[in-house]
Amino acid sequence: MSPTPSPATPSSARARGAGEPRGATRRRELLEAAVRVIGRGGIAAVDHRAVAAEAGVPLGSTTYYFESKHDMVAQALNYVADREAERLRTEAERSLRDVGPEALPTRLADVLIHAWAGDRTVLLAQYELYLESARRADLRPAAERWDSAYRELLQHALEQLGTPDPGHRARLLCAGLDGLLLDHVATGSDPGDLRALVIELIQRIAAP
Amino acid sequence: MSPTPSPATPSSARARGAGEPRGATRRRELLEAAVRVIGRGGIAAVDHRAVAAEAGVPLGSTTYYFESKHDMVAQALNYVADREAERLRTEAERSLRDVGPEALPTRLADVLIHAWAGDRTVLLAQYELYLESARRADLRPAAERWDSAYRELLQHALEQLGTPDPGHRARLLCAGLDGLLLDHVATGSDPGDLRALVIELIQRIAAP
DNA sequence: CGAGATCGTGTACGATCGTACATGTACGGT
DNA sequence: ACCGTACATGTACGATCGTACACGATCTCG
Repeated sequence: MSPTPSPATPSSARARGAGEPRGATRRRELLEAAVRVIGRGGIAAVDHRAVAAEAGVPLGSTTYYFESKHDMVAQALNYVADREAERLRTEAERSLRDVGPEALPTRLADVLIHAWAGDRTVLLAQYELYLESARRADLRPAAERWDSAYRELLQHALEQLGTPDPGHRARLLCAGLDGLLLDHVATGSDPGDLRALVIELIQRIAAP
Repeated sequence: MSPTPSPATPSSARARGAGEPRGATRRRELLEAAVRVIGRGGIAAVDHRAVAAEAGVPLGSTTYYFESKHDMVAQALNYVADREAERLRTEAERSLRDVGPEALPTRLADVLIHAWAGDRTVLLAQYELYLESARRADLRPAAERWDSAYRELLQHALEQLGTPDPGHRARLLCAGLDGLLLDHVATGSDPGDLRALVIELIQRIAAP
């Protein structure tokens, strides 16, 4: 684009973890850009040029880091699934420890609401993952990892509440929360309403 | 393609409703083809040629009936939303009339399961609509019509069950069912399990 | 410091896509 | 029977897309 070649960004200028390969940061930036593109316009909006522009890197980088467009989308959805699952786990660990049964439903609701807060596009991207995993077998494991992070969190909470058959109840609750969140994301409903509905759902599913 | 011009299919050979415009059948065929394409490969898979091939009509037809690709997708999603809402309404009318409160939960579950049976791709297309309506304002009304068909059905059933605040409960139940269905569609879980979960959810949400 | 591996980028090309449009066909009203 | 209008389709073109690839830059290790 510019007449001067200019070595762009030397990777040494960017922070890098200990054992990480050299290109890890750039790869992450591309994956996060891809997630934003998916969230904003769906998988249909993904192409090499759009992701490159979103990440602020040249077009060639996308073909360097990803074997194909298919691979790029798959890696992006794997990435966001693992990131959110991890975030959910640590958040739950931090907030749900040593909470009595009477305060747990509202506390659990706050953990969830907090996990869902922030960028709405990430949520939309996650549902794209879910839908796409119904069609593409190579996306199924990522969807499953994300799902089981939720299930484990909910099952653990239900056990703390003394709910019978917590594994089964967790499945029911997880589906209910998914539906609530999907409705919220699609319609942009009031977050306060969402919180109240989440609390009510938890209490109804947890009831013996 | 073929050397002989051949007038293809004379529209007089196809069935046509009373007051319908001449091209209504062809338009419907294209919309149904578009829904199948969306269900099979997502909105990303939609292009004029794919839809035309799926419908078994020449490429030119797609530009005749739709102003643009955007318009084609929008009409397809509007079409499927209205078709399913209508189907749900008549099905409920037929099956839920004069059912006692003790048999209603299972009967309601069967109505839902029956509405969801058949082509899995239609379900996937509906969730694509939901997600896409979060991004495109012109799709919101269709999503809302589809949603309110469910809400009204559920509210009516909850009223029959004597549940307090049926409007609010219907919203909760609708979200829960959505989540259950989404999980089922994505993972391809056992339909028998789904039925049991639906019944249990209905009973828990309907409980006073 | 030198060599080989890895990272990074600009450009180009064939395939595909959205859409316009010229042309032909069938129908409905008079 | 005739004509205007809606229906129907084959083809073509410019734009966009996925991807290949040559080449330069930078890092790592001895």
